Amino acid sequence: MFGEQGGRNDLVRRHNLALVLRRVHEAPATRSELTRVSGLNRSTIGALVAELVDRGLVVEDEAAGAGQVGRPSPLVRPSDAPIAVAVNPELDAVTVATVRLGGRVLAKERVTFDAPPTPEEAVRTAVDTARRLLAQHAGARLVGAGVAVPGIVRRVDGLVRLAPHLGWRDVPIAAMVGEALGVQAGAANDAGLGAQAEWVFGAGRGVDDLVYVHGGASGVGGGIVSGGVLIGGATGHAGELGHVGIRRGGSADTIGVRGTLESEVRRSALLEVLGLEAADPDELEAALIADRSAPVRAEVRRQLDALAVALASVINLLNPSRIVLGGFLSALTAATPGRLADVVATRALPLPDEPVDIRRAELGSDLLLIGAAELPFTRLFADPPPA
Amino acid sequence: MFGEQGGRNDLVRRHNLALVLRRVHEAPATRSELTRVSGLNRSTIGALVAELVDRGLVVEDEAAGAGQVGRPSPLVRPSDAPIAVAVNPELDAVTVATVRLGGRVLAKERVTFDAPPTPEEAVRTAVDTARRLLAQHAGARLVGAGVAVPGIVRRVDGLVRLAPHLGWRDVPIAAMVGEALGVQAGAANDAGLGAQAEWVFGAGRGVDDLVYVHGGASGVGGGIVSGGVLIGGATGHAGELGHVGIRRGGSADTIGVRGTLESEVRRSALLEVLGLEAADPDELEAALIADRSAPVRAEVRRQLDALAVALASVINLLNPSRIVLGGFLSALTAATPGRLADVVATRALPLPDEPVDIRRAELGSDLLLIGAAELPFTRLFADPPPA
DNA sequence: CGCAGATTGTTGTGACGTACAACATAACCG
DNA sequence: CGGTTATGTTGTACGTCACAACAATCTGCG
Repeated sequence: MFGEQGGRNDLVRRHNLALVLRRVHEAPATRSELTRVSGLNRSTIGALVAELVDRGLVVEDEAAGAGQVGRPSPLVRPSDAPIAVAVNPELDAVTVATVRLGGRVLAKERVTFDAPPTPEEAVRTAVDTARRLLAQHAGARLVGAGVAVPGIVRRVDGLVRLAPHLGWRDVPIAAMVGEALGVQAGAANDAGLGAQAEWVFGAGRGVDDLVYVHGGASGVGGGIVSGGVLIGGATGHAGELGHVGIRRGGSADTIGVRGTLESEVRRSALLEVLGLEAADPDELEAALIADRSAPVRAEVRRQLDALAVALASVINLLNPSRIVLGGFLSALTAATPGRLADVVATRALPLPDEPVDIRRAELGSDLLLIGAAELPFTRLFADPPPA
Repeated sequence: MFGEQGGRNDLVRRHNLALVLRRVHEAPATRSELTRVSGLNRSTIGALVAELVDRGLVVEDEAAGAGQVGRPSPLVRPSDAPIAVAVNPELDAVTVATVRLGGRVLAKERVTFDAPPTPEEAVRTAVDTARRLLAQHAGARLVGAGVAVPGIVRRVDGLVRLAPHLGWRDVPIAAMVGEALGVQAGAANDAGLGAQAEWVFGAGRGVDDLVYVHGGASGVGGGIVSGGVLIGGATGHAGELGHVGIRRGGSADTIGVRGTLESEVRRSALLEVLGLEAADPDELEAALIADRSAPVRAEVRRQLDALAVALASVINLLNPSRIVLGGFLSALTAATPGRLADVVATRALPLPDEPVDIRRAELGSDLLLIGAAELPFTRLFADPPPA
């Protein structure tokens, strides 16, 4: 419970504060609900909430009791004051947002680039934009920053090992952003953060064993939650679903390996058969549903079958109770409902009950920003500051 | 740290007792070592150890101080009294053992069967043998039982969902063994327990992110440790590495799926090209090294390449720092050293440093029994009994 | 409209577990 | 053989939570 460390009494307090704060972050709750889920005494919950109010992290609304017998229990909501800065550098833009507890995106700004942004450009854009966005809100208290990077990131210190599409290699992006903003910052793989966002606020709510798969323009990635914990791996690179092998031969993926999920399931191939140059997620989905020509349907089936093989491997390996598909993979399943689940079923272990629940992602374009904000928020929970 | 539960003060005590007991179980340690690794105060460690001694779970040896300056610290070792019963039903036999804390197998007996044992036969054999083995040791205190089953087992209640080779389906083996022996019992997949054993006592010592792959006569299985926790999955079926997909087509594996690791990497195929009827692990390895004919080398290479594809998928998905190969997979790598790592390297994400460390299992034929004993021992740590 | 019942917040007391400091013990070292 | 160092031991202090008694506020009923 304290890892390898021995537990001290004050750590219990820290843990319980974090427990309450995280629960309120996931969704507002009454004090009586907090009492029930935590198993703690009413008086203890009262003291914990009072301390969190003192620290400016949560607020209590008097309004609650809807038709309940008994004394009404105040609703505990996250405070509006603590704000995290979320940054998402991409091939052609840097998106910056301010995010409140509860995953509420307050303001968002996308700065476009002609060439991929350098680390320095990304940091400058992040800091300039963040300062402007923060200035709009008087009571705001900056608690940290998080960066969602399309590449391989070491989670412990937020070092970008390799981001092929940005041309970054061994860039300490978290340290750079943190120093420039004067707060602690974290960084992680974008798909992993998407997984975390969908887990906490989206299609993976309340599930302890979840796999999220994201189909982006530059490849396929994902994140794994097992036993209620986001799987990081030895150096924080876990979740690279795009490089799961599914066949011999075939074309090469972004790292030059043949026959992986990412080499077979590609957004560009869908656009090509559809005869489209570019398309946002909704347009792509509409086009896939509208165009029922043989080449399009064949390509969709080919990609769905490839996805199914990879998912079956993941299911047999990790036994998740739910799989969430985001990005263009969501549109892919919409075109031919049921097929994916059917093919997965033929390749997964035949477990009588509880078939894996495959769902589409619920969070839209804010996904990565919400996920990036979870980095500083998680740190906040682990060590709630005095004031 | 207490999961979703709020932490009470007495849970801190339970946690610290478990921490010390588990540490001593993994390897004997002096009190000063326990103080260092736990971060607890000397006086607290003293009290914890004294309580564990009272409960008959550990003993203190006066002997210690080897050339150290200062007052010598007593060595804390697991007591010999607590004993777990380990059971491993197989196709043609039921193996039963008594195991002490520290993973020390005390006595082992293998009862052979002509036909696969029924659940009732397995339980009867387990109980009869266990009682006889226990009677040999006066001071023994039976603390629980664990069953390693070659099949899909739900860990929470030890229900065998499906064990194709035994012909078992939905058999509550843990409850049956527990009731017959009059103690709490657990059950889990054999390969998963092998993973746990290698993690705690074998080639995976001290590593927090580990994948164990076991090649048995009936197929390929495994277990995953991530972040210092054995991954169970939603219903405890995680770790079925044998059913990871590696190619299209090919032959079918034990559950009828084509192109999986288990369908390509088979012990029987090795025996066939070697012209052997049967072979124990050492004989198989010797034969593979001795026979350098073209058909044998081709088959070895074919299987190694298939294994490499599956391992690369697992590496990209889970980012382990070490992979441990057990069963005939260990012999397979011995025949052509280096090749497996080379092929894996071409398919895994190109991370500059820290290449995955692929090792052979260290625990021999006691592997599954040591793993099975971990089930009751883990329960013992979570809730140390009064006396 | 008022009262009974139910549920929850509030407050004060007690129990439990660890940290800390002072002292005791036992090795090594010159 | 005394000084140094590291560790075990003991008694006190502090922090956290559970518990019980009481207060507050809702629903439901006549």
